[in-house]
Formats: sequence, structure tokens, C-alpha cells
Amino acid sequence: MAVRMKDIAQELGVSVVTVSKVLRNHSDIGEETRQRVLKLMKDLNYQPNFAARALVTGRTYTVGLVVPDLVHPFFAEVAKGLSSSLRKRGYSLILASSEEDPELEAQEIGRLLARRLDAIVIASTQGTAESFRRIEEQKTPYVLVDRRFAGLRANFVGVDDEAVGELATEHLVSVGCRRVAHIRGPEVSTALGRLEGYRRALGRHHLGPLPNYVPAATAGDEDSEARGRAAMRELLQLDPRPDGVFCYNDPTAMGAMNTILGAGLRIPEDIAVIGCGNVHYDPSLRVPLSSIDQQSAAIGERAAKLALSLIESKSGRPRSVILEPKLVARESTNPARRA
Amino acid sequence: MAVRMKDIAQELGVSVVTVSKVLRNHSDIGEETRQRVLKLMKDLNYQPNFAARALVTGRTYTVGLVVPDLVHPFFAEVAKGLSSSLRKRGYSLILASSEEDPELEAQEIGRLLARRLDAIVIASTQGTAESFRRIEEQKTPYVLVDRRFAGLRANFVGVDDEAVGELATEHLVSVGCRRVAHIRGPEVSTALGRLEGYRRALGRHHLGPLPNYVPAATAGDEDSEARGRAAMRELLQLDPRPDGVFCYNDPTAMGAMNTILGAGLRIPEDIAVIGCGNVHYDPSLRVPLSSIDQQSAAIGERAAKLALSLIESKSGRPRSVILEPKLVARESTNPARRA
DNA sequence: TTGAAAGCGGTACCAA
DNA sequence: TTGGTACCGCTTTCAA
Repeated sequence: MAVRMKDIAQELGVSVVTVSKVLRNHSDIGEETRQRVLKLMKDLNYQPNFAARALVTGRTYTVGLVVPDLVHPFFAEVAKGLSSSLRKRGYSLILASSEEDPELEAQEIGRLLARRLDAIVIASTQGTAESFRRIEEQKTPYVLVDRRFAGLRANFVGVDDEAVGELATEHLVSVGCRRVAHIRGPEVSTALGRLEGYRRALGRHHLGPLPNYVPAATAGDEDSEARGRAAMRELLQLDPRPDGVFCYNDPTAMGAMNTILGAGLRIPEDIAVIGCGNVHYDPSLRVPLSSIDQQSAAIGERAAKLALSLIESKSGRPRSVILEPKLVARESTNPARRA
Repeated sequence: MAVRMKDIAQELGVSVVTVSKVLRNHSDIGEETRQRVLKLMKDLNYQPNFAARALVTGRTYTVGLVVPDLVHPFFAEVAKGLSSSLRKRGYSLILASSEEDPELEAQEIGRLLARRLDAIVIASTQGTAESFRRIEEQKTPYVLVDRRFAGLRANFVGVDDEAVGELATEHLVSVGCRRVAHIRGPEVSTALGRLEGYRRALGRHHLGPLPNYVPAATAGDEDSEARGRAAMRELLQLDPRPDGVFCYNDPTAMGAMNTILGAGLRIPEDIAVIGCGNVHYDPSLRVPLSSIDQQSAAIGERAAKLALSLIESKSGRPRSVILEPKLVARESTNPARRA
């Protein structure tokens, strides 16, 4: 059906080897032969067979990406950045979604491993580092993004989460908040880092710790927005009530905002709110949301770069690329409307 | 490195063929042999080599998806639905983004074709049906989602766009709007269908057509939100000013809403707004946005189903799966606040 | 500069 | 029920 090297070789009266060499522009081919082969390849629209090539070279020119949830804008942006960087280098991206389920994630990783991808990028929803041991056994290079694991010396690309927490908390304090609450995320490195940053910033200003100002994380991974609503309801019971809230991420902040407004309170006059992620619809929310930019696209690009370098040279110890978060202030923390 | 059939065969003193047959549970294998082989496969954690298998069977167990923009929630949801349906059937998903660029889209399709995927799903940003001819030449089954093409008899999964336009417009009329404008999308089937539905509904109520109530589409594919802002500014110049706006999609509606509110007008009191897409953050927007649900997840699932059926039996004429849109009313068209 | 032969890891066919 | 052999399309090695 499809055009093969053999067809080109026969047509031209040369050998398959010659054609193959032209394709990968080997030096030892006569200029005239090379031109004839190239021309016929064009004319016949020859496409090399990836499977055949992969079988002999062991390289698939494919990178896998496992994310907890594609619809979450953060992961969508990472995927976009990754895909566009890989494309430029001739690689394709296989996408797998773990749907926030560690079991499923392990399965998907197994499947990608079976496909002998050249590298795998993972935003893990895993509790332990177990499944990564399996990847290491297979010697497939992998890069963790966003979330990392204690005791696992792996390649990593992400933002400095403690800096996120500090930046957000500092900002709330700087616009006049004195009772800053935090709606934390689940037991993963990102959430823990942001919590730590929050505590540190609060301590620096002698404004904490405050009892009950960090509602406990829920076990079941309910969706972030629902989580934000529920946690905010708890916070509104407190006396004195918080006058600022730093939310684990933007969906959580959306939930918290809806609860605050639903209770008849004003943002930022009564309670200032800041999230994390700086998703593109933040400016259009009921109150335009201040947020910490996580550099999601950059994370994707850097992850691609790192993955490619691992593919080229399987050497060296694990590297970490830590990006600096950036504050993006909007109405939800506008100091002019506070005071 | 990795365990091969040969290793298993040697270890057990059987032939490679026997092992292969066990793997695909062929009937003609002795029960005892089968068990021994299976056990060793487990113990050695044998993973078949996809490339080798693909080379001989011609099947890659991989489906491609080409979208204009992964970050757009609609496409993210389609991708999610598609990926989860495919996974259940043992297929993987290769993702390519065209970044709204027809040229890039054609390139990406070419690349997927070169990889000999079993099927390709495309949300096209193409102006013409040209690149699909190429796919047809290669006999790779493909499914169009969301957008379709005049004169191209292809498999398609999407929503009934004229129904979208009618539903949205009818709703605006039903909440009391009498001067209904439409911010249209680019020259693609979805936008044209919605426009047609809008006109038809308006005609039915003898409320249109209204001169200048449908600002011309822009050529350059600026981002939807900017487009919404710009078009809305035009509409606000009109006298009489519209009292309802149906926007091509939700990002456009976000832009339009921001312009309306920025001009000191109220939604829905002065102008009611409805979008299309029913993206998950609609309820949290500055004014919770009424929208037409496009069934994005269902589109992904149905596309997967259709693609798989095409793979199984390459026969039959193209099929179209047309889903019915659903109205989701929120504050931006709340009749109680109009009147 | 060119090409013959071997082999990558499987599957299909047919004979034993 | 089992396995020998050929072959999928390409790359690698080495000799011509």
C-alpha cells in the first residue's frame, strides 16, 4: 500500500541501503544518486515507517505525558507547552489522563512503558514514589512536573512552592490583611510547600499561626471548587473572621469567592482573596482574582527540554528546574478598596 | 534489555510461536503449556513490543487527535472524553495542537499519517477540505469533530449548530429581549450554523433581521475574548442599543460581558447575554453566564466510539453523529431581573 | 561510493 | 497441539 524504500530503490535501480542513507543524509552517497533519490521520495510522497524504524533503533520519537486532569487549565497549559516544544524537535506526544486516580495513573504509566516511549513526563497524583521505581527499572527517562516526592531523586520541573505561599501571603499582608487564612490542598508537595510558605510569611510578620485558620484537608479528592466552598464556609464561622484568604489554587479560590459573596460579604472590602495558577479566566471572574502565576507554559517547555536532553544522553544525576512564581494582583486584593 | 518472547520460549523449551499464541490466547495451545507460559510472563513482567507488533500487523493501537487549542476548555473536554474511551479499549492517544494555524494543522496531520495511526480525530481550523483528501488517499479512517466541511462526506461528531443558534436566541426572546444581537465567530461551520439558527429564530418572532446587529467577523483569528470585547463595543454604539446578545462561544461572551460592565451597564437588566460551550467556570463569572451546552465530553466519547468502529470495519459510508444542545440558564439572562 | 546479509521482535501460514 | 519458515520495513555492519 504505502510507498516503501524498496519501491524507491527498485524504481531507481539502486539498493535499499542507498535509499536509507540518503534519507538520513549519510555522507557517503554520490551527489547525483542523492538527488535522484530525494526527487523520487518527493514525487512518491514517501513516509518512513516509524514502527520499522523504532524496531531497529529502539527509539520511538514519542514522549508520554500523564496528567491528573486535562480540563484543569494548568495541566492543559503544560501539555500545550510540552507539545509545541516537542513538535519542533520531531517528537510526538502521547497523552494519558489519570483522572486523579493513583491506581489508574500506575496503569497508564505501565502502558506507556510498554510502548517503549523515549521519555515520560508525569504530573503525579500518586501518594508514594513506588511507581517511579518501576520506570527506573525500565530505564526510561522521566521528568516529574509540578509535584515532587520526598526521597525520590528524580528530574523535576516546577515552581518554587514555598515561594508561592510566601508571595501570596506577603501580598495579602501588604494590602492590609491581619488575619490571613489558608485553604490548603491535598497531601502533595505543591500544597505542602505553599502551606509552609504561608506559615513562614505569617511568622515573619508575627501574624500567626492562627488556630483553625487552615481548615484540614479532605481525604477524598473532591473537586477543587467544592473544596473551596466548603472550607470557606468553615472559615466564615470563625470569630474573629479572616480578612484575607490564600487559596491553594484558582478553582479553590473560585469556590471560596462564591461562598463569600453568597454570604453577603464583599471582596476585597471584607475579605481579600488570592489564588494560584493565574488561569486565563481569572480577570473575568465575579471579582477579578489576584493570583500567583505558576508559569505553566514555561513548565511544559522546560520539561520538554529536559526530557529531550535525557534522551540524547542518558547520563548524569537528576536535575531540578525550579521556576520563580510571579504575583498578579487584581481586584480581589485591591488595596484601594480596603482600609 | 527488555524481556522478549524468545527469552520466554528458551527458558521454557518451547518455540516463540507457542508463546505468541498464548499471548493472544489462540485456542490451539495445551492447557499446561499455556499456564507455564503465562506464569513466566508474569514473573518476568513481559511487555510485548508495540513496534514489532505494529510492523507486522499494520496496527498501532494509537489514535491521533488534532485540536486548535488545548487550553480552550471545549477541546480539553473533548480530549478527555476521547482519551478515557480509548483507554478502555486498549488504545492510546497522540495529541497534536494546530495552534489555530491551518498550515500547522496540515503539517501535524501529515506527521500523524506518517506514524500510521489507526485513526485520526480532527477538530479542524482549516478553511478548505484539502488536507482531508490526503488522509483519504492514505486510507486512514478519520473523524471530524465540532467543525465540518461543505462538500466533504466525512465521518462527523458534533452538536446541531443551527439548534444552538435557535435555542440561544429563543431563550433571549423568552426572557423579554426584543433587540437581539449576535457576535458571530469565524467562517467555519459551527459559527455559520449558529448564525443561521439565530436568524431563523429571530425571523420566526418577526424580530429581525436588524441592520448592524451582527458585527462582521474578523479575518485574523484574534483570540475569542478580545473579539468579544471589540464586537461588543461596536454594538454599544448602535441606536437603539441591543437588549440581548447571543455570543458565538463562552470566551467571546466573557469579553462581551466585560465590555458591557465596563460601560456601566447592567447584565441582564440592560443587556442579557448568552454564550455557548457551558464551560465549567461559567457559574463563577462576573455575572454567572447562561450558555448552550455543547456536550463536549459526549462528543469525545462518541468520536472514540466512531473511530473504533471504523478501525474494526473499514467499510460503509460516512456517518454523522449529531448531538442535541441544551440550554443552561443562569443570571446573565435571569428574567426576574429584567422586565 | 555502493550493496549484500543479518537482524530488530513479533505474527501468519502451513506442515509435522 | 506445536513449531519451522518467511516476512513486516528499516538500519547496521562490513565487504566489494
